[in-house]
Amino acid sequence: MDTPKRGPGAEHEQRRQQIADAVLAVTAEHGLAAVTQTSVAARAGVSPGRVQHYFPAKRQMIEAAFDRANALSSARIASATGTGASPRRVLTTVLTELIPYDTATRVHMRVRQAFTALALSDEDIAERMRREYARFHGQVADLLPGGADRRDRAVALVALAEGLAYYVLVGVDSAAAARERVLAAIAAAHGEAQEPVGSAASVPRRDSDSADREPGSAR
Amino acid sequence: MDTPKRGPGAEHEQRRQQIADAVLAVTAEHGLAAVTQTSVAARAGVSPGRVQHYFPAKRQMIEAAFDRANALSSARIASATGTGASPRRVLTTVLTELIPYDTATRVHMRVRQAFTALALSDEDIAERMRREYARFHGQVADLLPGGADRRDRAVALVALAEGLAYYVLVGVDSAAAARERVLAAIAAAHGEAQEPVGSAASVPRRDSDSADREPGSAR
DNA sequence: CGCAAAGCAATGCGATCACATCGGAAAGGC
DNA sequence: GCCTTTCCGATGTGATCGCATTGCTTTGCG
Repeated sequence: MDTPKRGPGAEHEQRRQQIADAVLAVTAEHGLAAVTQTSVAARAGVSPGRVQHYFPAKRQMIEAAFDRANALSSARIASATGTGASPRRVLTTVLTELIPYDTATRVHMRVRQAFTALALSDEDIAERMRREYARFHGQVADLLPGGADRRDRAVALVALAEGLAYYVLVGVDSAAAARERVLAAIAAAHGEAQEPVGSAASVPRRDSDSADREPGSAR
Repeated sequence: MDTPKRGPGAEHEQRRQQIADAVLAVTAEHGLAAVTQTSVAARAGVSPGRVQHYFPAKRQMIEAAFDRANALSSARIASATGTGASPRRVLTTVLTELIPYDTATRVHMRVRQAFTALALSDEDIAERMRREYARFHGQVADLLPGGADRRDRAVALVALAEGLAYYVLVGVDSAAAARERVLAAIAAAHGEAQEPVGSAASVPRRDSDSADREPGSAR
């Protein structure tokens, strides 16, 4: 596009991205309230002046970080989709990645939560988030079998995974338990009847049920 | 207890509560970041000096508001439980109240979302929130039939409702659709098989499906 | 080679915030 | 009827933030 210039402006986009990543790091660690020119600069290892140079207004910095987070998220999904694995397996990977079980996923969901909070008082961010979710829900729906209600089942699945993800972040629920709940819901969304009594805590489906697994090939 | 003094200190608790309510109102409208001594004072219709008098530190103000929100939430649940309605009916009321469909529920969930975000960078709030959820999930579990996995189903149900609630707040999903999804999940948690194809978008139950209904007797 | 544009550090400025301080008013307890 | 305690409005203060401004350096282009 117009990125591959040389000379001044050559590394422009790369520098912006580095700063945006610092914004995400600060957000994940201390919340959006802790995002300032100085904190971001310190985190990125650059001078505050540089931060201001690339983002004359704080708002642009926040929006760039938001877009960056979405791009990272999309990349993760794309990498899971591109493996040629079965839709069911891809779906499992994508949804269990929403549950924070390691540093990367925890950072991801912390950022997501922070921006959701921001969206409640910032219509601009809310609008971007709506578009992002429209795409995401569509992608998940494409991974589901069955008829016209695929999107409905997709929305419910993702909402459940995210609700559980926030529980895990706060410590209300464990990552392992949340993961099992998501797996159970995936099974249910595939029309598999869950036995009404006495098993939901850990579905009998095997494959190393502990929580420190690396799902799929994503990452 | 020690509240019913007369003279100075008589209306102490009442004044604190009034200010805490103003904090909740500001939080719901503009987010926690907009909560300052002056904004809260303006909202409560009192002088900034009075706010500072009752809450010498901002932290105390936030905590009081958090506790107040929990108390209001508990009161709502208690009023739904106390009607003598069937557990299934109470459950439906409690869970659909999590979906923002009017001003009161929207304020409630906005506040809840804001404090969840705060909990991610404030271990104190997180600890209080864990206790709150332990209680809440237990109450919901008591409304469910069946065996040992009641709590698991309760956690999943509430997580789904909250995930959907955040969708509604941002505008990702409509209140009506979210409500239907919750109702479907309640049915599933009761062991009722959901038809696999072609109905989930709006379950055949309807009674004025617009968003301005007052469910149950809660309020 | 010179020159315009981009990069970027440094400093300044006005606004805002949390909190401290002060002072006077109101209201029982003694 | 003083006196201590509570109440609370007013004003001050130091810190921080977003952003403007300035000026020096770098870099490729004509």
